[in-house]
Amino acid sequence: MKRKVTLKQIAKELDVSISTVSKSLKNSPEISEDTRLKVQAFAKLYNYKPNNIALSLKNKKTKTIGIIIPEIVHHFFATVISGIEQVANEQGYNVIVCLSDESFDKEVINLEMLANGSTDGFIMSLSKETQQKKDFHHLQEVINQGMPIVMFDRVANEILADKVIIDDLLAAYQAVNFLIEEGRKKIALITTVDYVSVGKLRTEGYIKALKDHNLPIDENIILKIEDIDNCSDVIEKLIAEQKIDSVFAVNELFAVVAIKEALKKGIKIPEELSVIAFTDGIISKFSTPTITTVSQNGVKMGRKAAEMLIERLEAEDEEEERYRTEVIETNLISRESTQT
Amino acid sequence: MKRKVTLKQIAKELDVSISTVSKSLKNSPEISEDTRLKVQAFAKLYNYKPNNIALSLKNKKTKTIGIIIPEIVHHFFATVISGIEQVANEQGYNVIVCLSDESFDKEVINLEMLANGSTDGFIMSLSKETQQKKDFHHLQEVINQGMPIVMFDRVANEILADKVIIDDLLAAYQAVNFLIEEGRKKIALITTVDYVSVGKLRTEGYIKALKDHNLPIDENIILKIEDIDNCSDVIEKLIAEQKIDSVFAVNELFAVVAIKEALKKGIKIPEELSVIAFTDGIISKFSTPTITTVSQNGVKMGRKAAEMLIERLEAEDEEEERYRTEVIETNLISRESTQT
DNA sequence: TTTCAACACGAAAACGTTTTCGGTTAGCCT
DNA sequence: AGGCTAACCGAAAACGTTTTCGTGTTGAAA
Repeated sequence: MKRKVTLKQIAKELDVSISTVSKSLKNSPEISEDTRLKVQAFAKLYNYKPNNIALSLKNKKTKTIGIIIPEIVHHFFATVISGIEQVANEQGYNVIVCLSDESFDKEVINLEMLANGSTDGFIMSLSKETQQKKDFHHLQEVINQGMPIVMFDRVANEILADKVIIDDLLAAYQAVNFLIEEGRKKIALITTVDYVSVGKLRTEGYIKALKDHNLPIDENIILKIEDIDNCSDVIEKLIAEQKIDSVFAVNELFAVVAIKEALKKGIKIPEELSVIAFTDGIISKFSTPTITTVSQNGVKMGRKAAEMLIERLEAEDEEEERYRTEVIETNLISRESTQT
Repeated sequence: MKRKVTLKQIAKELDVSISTVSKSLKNSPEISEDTRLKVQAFAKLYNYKPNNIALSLKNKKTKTIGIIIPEIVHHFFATVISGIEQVANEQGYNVIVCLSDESFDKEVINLEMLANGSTDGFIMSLSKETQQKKDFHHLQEVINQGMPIVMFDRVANEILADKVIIDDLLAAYQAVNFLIEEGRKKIALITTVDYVSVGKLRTEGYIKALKDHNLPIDENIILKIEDIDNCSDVIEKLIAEQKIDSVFAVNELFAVVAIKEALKKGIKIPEELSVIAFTDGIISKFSTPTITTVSQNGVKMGRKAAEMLIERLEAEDEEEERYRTEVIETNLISRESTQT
């Protein structure tokens, strides 16, 4: 087991100083060609690679981006990470991933953990609990210390920082419009509880679309679901008791459950019931029928977030405090669960 | 913007030495209660937190685990990361994730990058290209330097290291047995090319099951698919031309495509065609019909891998070179795509 | 009064780099 | 011979910790 070789060891072995070794490896003109080549040959032989930790300490830069997200077992977040990783990689950065598990406390712990030197900046999406408590002091503290944060998807208006979002309201509006233009009148909404920022915005888009077309807002066909695991009962009830002709769901899961319950009752999709879901993931592509969705393009969000963060990290001029909010466009992917 | 405070600054401010500050914060009995409390109060006021990088350099430990996987936009890998992160978190470790993107070169680069001090050890699953080339020198080199590696799922027999796998052969055998006991005679296999280790093992399990029941091996109903994106044509052809009564697919995707193609032709599932897939993911749970699968339990794999790695990292006795291969049990989850 | 222990604290090394600055040698010019 | 300039190299500081060892002061025991 040959441990990693250091400058000091090379210096000792070749009977020169550490500085000489360092300079030689950096092809400094200060060093004669003789010693330079000698050192380089030796370094190559022993496979010398500079120690990242030492470099980080010296440079006060880790070349590492911290990612904090609610969970990873969720296709959308996975795609965002993928996007972040792509540009991080291109620019010589590494990513260190922490999961808040939708818990405020874990989010705080992770953030503070990584803020003590481990990363140069953060890309994050808030946990549900954080959004509910509206407590963002941990973010503010990190920002005050001079670490840039880029927030995506679940962002906080209260925090001044760069952000990458989609226009949830508009996208929902367009999706519901699509259903209306298809001739649907009784459009059910299956959404989350209101403290989830994106859920709320999508609900607003739904309502706006109905209003703009003079359709009534019927609370009986608006479902706000808290517990995602046991949603099938309430959804089944909705379909059984209300004479709806279409469904707009704020995520794939709600949509696919609705479809399943409808099919059980012999309801034809899309003829009798048209379905659109938010978030274009695996499920929509492969369910039967395939589901028309609003595509969020997580990869693009991730790429954009990483670009913004790195740009800020590498800006010489520290004090340019103009925060940007980038809006990623969505598009409706038409599949079998709708008619037109 | 108040930058992070260091021991040195506290020392200067209170007019004591750095050592005194450090010892005070660690409640060393060497320091008088007076100064101890004074320092602690000051540190709390200024929210002092030790710098991780400096600690890493000093302790020669980063408390960080490197994860290198082919891709993250893949439910199985996401669950594994989730499992790793759980126990890492419990034990005070962070995880830094790199994606090889199924490329040998990227795998090498990432590994070497992180091996230079950034992490204490690795958990990884090989890229397809690496498995094809059978070139593992990068792994061997890292191991030789004294960094432990735990491999999971796509492992290399040529490398001596801890491993976490499932018994792919046995699980496939049992799945095919299930179909045979259901009364199926013409069981198609949809698998990957052979250099993917798990694909090969699952194929072997399939063949063994057929042989043990004296069923013929028919090359015409064994599909080895290279390009996962354009698999529907060949699968459609299989279903059209061969009179098969069941399908065993080595992943969810192949299974769901087969089901879709069968339904298009009016073939009833599971009555006329029974389907079992490897890898229990999102698709199987929500497709119509839901798919019977072999569950791999990625979370458990991840947890086990992390436990093994951390155990090795924290073993005082460095030279205990007994590598273990842990086999995670699988189980067949029976759903609507099979009859019994 | 001398001696010794206990107590409280500081200096310095170490981890592995990079970089500035200073120093030595040789050669060249006057 | 004296002085100057390159060319080449090394010492040391710096990043922020922890820890060992040393040192000075105090009080009490002899």
